[in-house]
Amino acid sequence: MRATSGVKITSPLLAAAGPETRAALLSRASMLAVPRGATIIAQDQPAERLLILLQGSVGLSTAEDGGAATMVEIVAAGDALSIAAALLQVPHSVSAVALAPCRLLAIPAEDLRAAMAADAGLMRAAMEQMTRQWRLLMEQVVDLKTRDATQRAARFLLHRLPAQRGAVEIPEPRGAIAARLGMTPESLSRALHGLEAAGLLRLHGRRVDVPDRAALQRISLPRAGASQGARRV
Amino acid sequence: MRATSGVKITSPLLAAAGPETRAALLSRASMLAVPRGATIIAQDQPAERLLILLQGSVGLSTAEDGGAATMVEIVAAGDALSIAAALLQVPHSVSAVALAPCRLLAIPAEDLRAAMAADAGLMRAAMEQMTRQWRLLMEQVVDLKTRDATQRAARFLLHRLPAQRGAVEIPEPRGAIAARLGMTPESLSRALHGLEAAGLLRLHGRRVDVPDRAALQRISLPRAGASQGARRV
DNA sequence: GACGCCTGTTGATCTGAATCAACCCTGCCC
DNA sequence: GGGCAGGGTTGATTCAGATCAACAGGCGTC
Repeated sequence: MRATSGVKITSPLLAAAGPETRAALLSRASMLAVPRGATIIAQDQPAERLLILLQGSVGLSTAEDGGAATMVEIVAAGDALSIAAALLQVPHSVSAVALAPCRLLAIPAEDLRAAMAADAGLMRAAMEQMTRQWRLLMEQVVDLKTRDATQRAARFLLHRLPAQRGAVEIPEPRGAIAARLGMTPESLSRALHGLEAAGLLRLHGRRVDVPDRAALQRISLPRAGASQGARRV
Repeated sequence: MRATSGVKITSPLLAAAGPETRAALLSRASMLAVPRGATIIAQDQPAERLLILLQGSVGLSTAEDGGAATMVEIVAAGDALSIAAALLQVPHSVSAVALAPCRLLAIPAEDLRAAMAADAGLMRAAMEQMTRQWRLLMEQVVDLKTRDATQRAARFLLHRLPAQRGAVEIPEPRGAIAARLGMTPESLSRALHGLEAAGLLRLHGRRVDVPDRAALQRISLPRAGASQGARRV
């Protein structure tokens, strides 16, 4: 399936819908392209449409009353940005900003809700998507509690690495990645260059070569005697 | 509504169901009581029933392949323990252990799925519950990234504090709380006693008195110039 | 094509929290 | 009632990573 702009639409969510449901959704959907740095979703705004990221990279952050904001997650192409808010008709609980030029598909929230009521597969896919995002967050919490900066950086790259070996393109600015990983840009830089010095990867600007995926994986395992939270209850 | 054992059943999930749905679910549900330390859910086991925590406290932890385990969340009475797994018929992605003596309601997963298909209110409540747990995790990620040990401890207490002021009973062992907060028991102890020394709370074993909730809240705000993740992208 | 800003890197220093270790207290079991 | 074990506290030391600061390279702009 292709949309007007010629970008392939690959989304687990839409793939799960029946053909006619999908067609109905797409017929009323619109495509949008945003440059790096653009705000895609503003926190606390009503969710009028579901956004599916087709291309690019988006950072999710939350600002609390206190004024603290952090990059909570970086979502990759294929994921939906606001399922929960669109489904439940509640305001967005996060802001989303483009960390790279993005293409998104926008589906009116009411269309989505109607389609979901009619199509059980779509409903299930939506719940799977929500569950997946929950699990990612859980993984991040574990990372923050049990792994040091270098291990977190290594794991981030591993997550991005497409096949068993090779190179990754990292389009996001380092500062955004550092924030996602819970460290300063300085620390990320040191971690990355430390891994390079250890021969585990090669840095070429925003491209990273990983000669031996298994070796990197070994590094990213939490130290055996890890303390935090690993202690007996 | 009351169950056989005389424990009041208060759960947003069941409250959202229609009367007849609720009656049907309860008729086939069973009650179980477990002592502190008992394992309630084992990771990777199939989810045959939905567990609703009526009383007590349960710690959720994940063990990865690497062998790292951490307390990811502590769930309070009223919450469901395994909605996603029960709905999607997938194995539990977390383990759950009782941090205090617990009473739980167990509803066969297939009953739940049937009820949900028939009762839109219940379905919505399930999604709200999942969203809520997602948001809690997001909050925890922000905490870990932007707040120091003392602030996290203060916030934990604030979350537990029922009304505007007063005292909280903390039934969980300190080690479990420390793990949930991403610090060692030693650090938690120091944080708590530091707050006590500052006159913000009074420690009496597992009871904590908070004379001035607002003051504690002020402490728990992230420092203005917080760095991690707060930098410009 | 040169300038200037922004992103990323590197170095020096400082600090919050982990680690290691001893000790105390409380509840339990015999 | 006494001893024992485990959870909790306190102290001394160490270390990872934040902070502060300076600088380099790249890219868009004029």
